[in-house]
Amino acid sequence: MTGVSQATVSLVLNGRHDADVRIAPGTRERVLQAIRSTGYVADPIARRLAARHNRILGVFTYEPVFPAGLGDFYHPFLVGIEECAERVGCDLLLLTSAPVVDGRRRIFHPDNRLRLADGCILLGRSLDPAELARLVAEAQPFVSVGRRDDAGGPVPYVGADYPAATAAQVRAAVALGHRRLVYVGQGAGPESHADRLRGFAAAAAAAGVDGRHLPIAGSGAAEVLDAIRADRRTCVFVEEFADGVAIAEVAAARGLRVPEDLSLVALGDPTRPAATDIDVTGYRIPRREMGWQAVEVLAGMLAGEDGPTQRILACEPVAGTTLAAVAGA
Amino acid sequence: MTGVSQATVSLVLNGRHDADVRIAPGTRERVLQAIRSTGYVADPIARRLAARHNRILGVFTYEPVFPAGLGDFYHPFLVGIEECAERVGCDLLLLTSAPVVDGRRRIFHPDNRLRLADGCILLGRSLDPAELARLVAEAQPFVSVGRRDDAGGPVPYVGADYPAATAAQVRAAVALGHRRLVYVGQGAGPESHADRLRGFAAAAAAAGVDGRHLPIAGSGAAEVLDAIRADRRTCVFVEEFADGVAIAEVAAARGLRVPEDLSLVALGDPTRPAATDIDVTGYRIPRREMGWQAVEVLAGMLAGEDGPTQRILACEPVAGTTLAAVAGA
DNA sequence: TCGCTTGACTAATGCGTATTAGCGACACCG
DNA sequence: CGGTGTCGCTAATACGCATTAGTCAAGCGA
Repeated sequence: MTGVSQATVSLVLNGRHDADVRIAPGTRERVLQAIRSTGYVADPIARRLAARHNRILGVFTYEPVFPAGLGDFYHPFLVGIEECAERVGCDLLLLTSAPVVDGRRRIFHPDNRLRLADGCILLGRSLDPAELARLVAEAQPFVSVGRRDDAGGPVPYVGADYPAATAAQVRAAVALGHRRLVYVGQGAGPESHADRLRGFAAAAAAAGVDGRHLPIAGSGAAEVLDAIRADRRTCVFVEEFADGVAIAEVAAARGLRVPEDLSLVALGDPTRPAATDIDVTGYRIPRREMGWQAVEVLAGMLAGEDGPTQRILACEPVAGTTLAAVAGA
Repeated sequence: MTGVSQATVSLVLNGRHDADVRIAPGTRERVLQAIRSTGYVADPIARRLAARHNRILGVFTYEPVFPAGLGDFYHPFLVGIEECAERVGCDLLLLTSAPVVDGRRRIFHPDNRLRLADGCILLGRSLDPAELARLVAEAQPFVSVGRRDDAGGPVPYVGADYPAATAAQVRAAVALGHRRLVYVGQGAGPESHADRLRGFAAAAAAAGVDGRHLPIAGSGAAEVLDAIRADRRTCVFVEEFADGVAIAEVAAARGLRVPEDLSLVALGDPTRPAATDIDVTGYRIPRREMGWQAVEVLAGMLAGEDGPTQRILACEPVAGTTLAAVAGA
C-alpha cells in the first residue's frame, strides 16, 4: 500500500526510535495511516516466534481453576494473579487442557503446552515433586503460589508464613492459660501442613507447654473430640477450617460450650466449604496478595532481573470468638 | 539423534498414518524413543504459525474476569467455560492485557491480542456494538455469552431466555390475582434488560393486565417505592436483584409486609452483591450451562461444523417467598 | 537389462514477524 | 574531487514447525 518494505512496517509498528533505526517522519506517518485505515494488527503468534516471548503467563493448577465443590479457596489467588497480570500487561493462559492421570492433572505429558507461555504460575495445595524437579532442571521460568521444599534446587515461590502465624496463635492461647494444646490435622504432606505443625510444635516448646499432634486420617469429628477430651486438651488447633467446624458442631451436640469448655483455633481459611455462623479464631491467608506477588516475581524473572525469588507473606490474625481463657483459670 | 530429518520427526510426532505418509515401524519407534528420553515437546507457537490453530480459546470480558466487587456473578460462567474447555482439550487465554479506555476494556486496540487464540468467548453485560460489528465483519470466530442484537450480521451467542422466564413470572402473578404490575429497571441498554422488559410487557398484554415500566435511573429505593405505592401497584418485577432487596428493606422499614402487602419478583440472579435473608421469588440464569455451551458452539465453529450458532437456554424458576396472592383478593 | 511400482524418507517451502547488516544517495570537509 | 559520514531504507535471515513434492533404493515383472 505504501510502497515500503515489510521491515519498515515492522519498525514503525513497534515505534522504534533507536539511534540505529531511522524512519523519515513522512514515511512513518504514511505507514501509520495505512495501519489505521486497514485496522492491521500484527499476528501475535508470529511475533512470539520471532521475538521469543509473548507476554503470556500460564496458570497451572492440579485441580480445576474454577472449582465447583472446592468452595472458593482458589478464587482470591486468581483475583490477585489477574490484577497483577493486568498491571504488567500480560495475558493469562489457563492450562485447562492438561490431561488428568490418576485423578490429577499432569504438567508434563506428550502434548505439554506450558511453553506456550513465557512463564508460569503454579497453584495447588501440593505439587508433584517430580514435576517440580523437572521444571527446575529445565530452567522453566515459574513461580509457585505457596512455599515448596527444594526440588533439585530452590523453587521460586510466594508463600504464607504459616509457622509464624501459627506460633502467634499458640502464644495467644498460652497467654490465656492454656497448657494442654492439640494440633488436629495431617501435619505432613503439603508444605503448608508441615509448616503449620512446625510452628505449633516450636511455639509450644518455647512456651514450655504440652502440644500434642493428633493426626486425623480417616477419623470423624466425634472420635477426634473423644480423643481430645480423654486427653484433657483445652485448646484445639485445626489445620483445616472445616474440621474445626465439624468438631464444634459435635461439641455443641454434646452440650459442650465453645470457647468456655473448649477453645478452637483454625489455622487458615476454609479449603473445603464450611457453612457456619461461628466466628472462628485464627488467621487469614493473604491469598490475593500471594497471587499478586507471584506474578510480580515471575515478571521480574522474565525481565531478567535477579532478585530473591522466594517470598513469605504474613498472615492476618482473626480475633474471632472461639478462643477464651482456659476453664480452670 | 536418530539421523532422520525434521520432517520425519514432525510426522512421527503427529502420529500421521495417512496413506501417503509412510514411516517404517522401526524408524517410528526410534524417534518416539528419542522423544521420550529427551522430553521433547513441539513449540506450540511455531506449531500454530504453521498449522493456523493452537487449541487456545480466548476469554474476553469488559470487566476483570475475577471480580472483587462484582460479587461472583461471572464465576458460574467461568466454571462452565473451563469445564467445557477441558473437555474439548483447549486452554483458556484470559485477555487481561487489554487496555482500559474510558473505564472499560477494549477488544480492538493497537496491540490487539485476540488473534492469539483460535476463537474467543465474549463475556459481559453489554458488549460494544461497534466492536461486535467489527468482529463479525472480520469473521473472527467468537461466541457471546448472552444474546446480542445483530451487529452487521448475526452474532453467535448462547443466551438465556429472559422473555419466557419473565413472562412465566408475570403469568404466575396474574394467576395470584395481581392486576397492576410494575417493571422496575432500565428495560433498555443491554439486550438482557430489553429482553426482560419485552417478556414482561408481552405477558402483561396477553393477560390483559396493567403492566407499567418504571425506569429508575438515579432514583433511590425510597422514591421507587413511593411511586409504586402511589400508583397502587401490587407486584414489583425488578430487573436487578439488588434493587429488589433495597426496595424490600425500605418497605419493611415502613411497616409494609412482603409479600402480604407487596409482592416482589427478581428477574435473575444478583449481579451486584446483595446480602439478604429473603428468599426472593424469580428465576435463576443458567450461567454455568451458558458458559459450557458457548464453548461448545465455539468449538463447533472452529471445527468447521456449520450448525446453528445461536442458542437460548431456559431459566429455572425459583419459588421463593416473596410472591403471594394480591391483598384485596 | 530395463522400466515400473512401491516403500521410506528428505529437501524445500511457507507461516508472519523481528532483527541486522548493508546499500545507495546525499552532504560535508579538507 | 576523493573521502567520510549520515539518512533512510531494504534484503536477507531466523524463529520451529507442518506440509508436499520429489528423490532414492529396492523389488518385480517382462
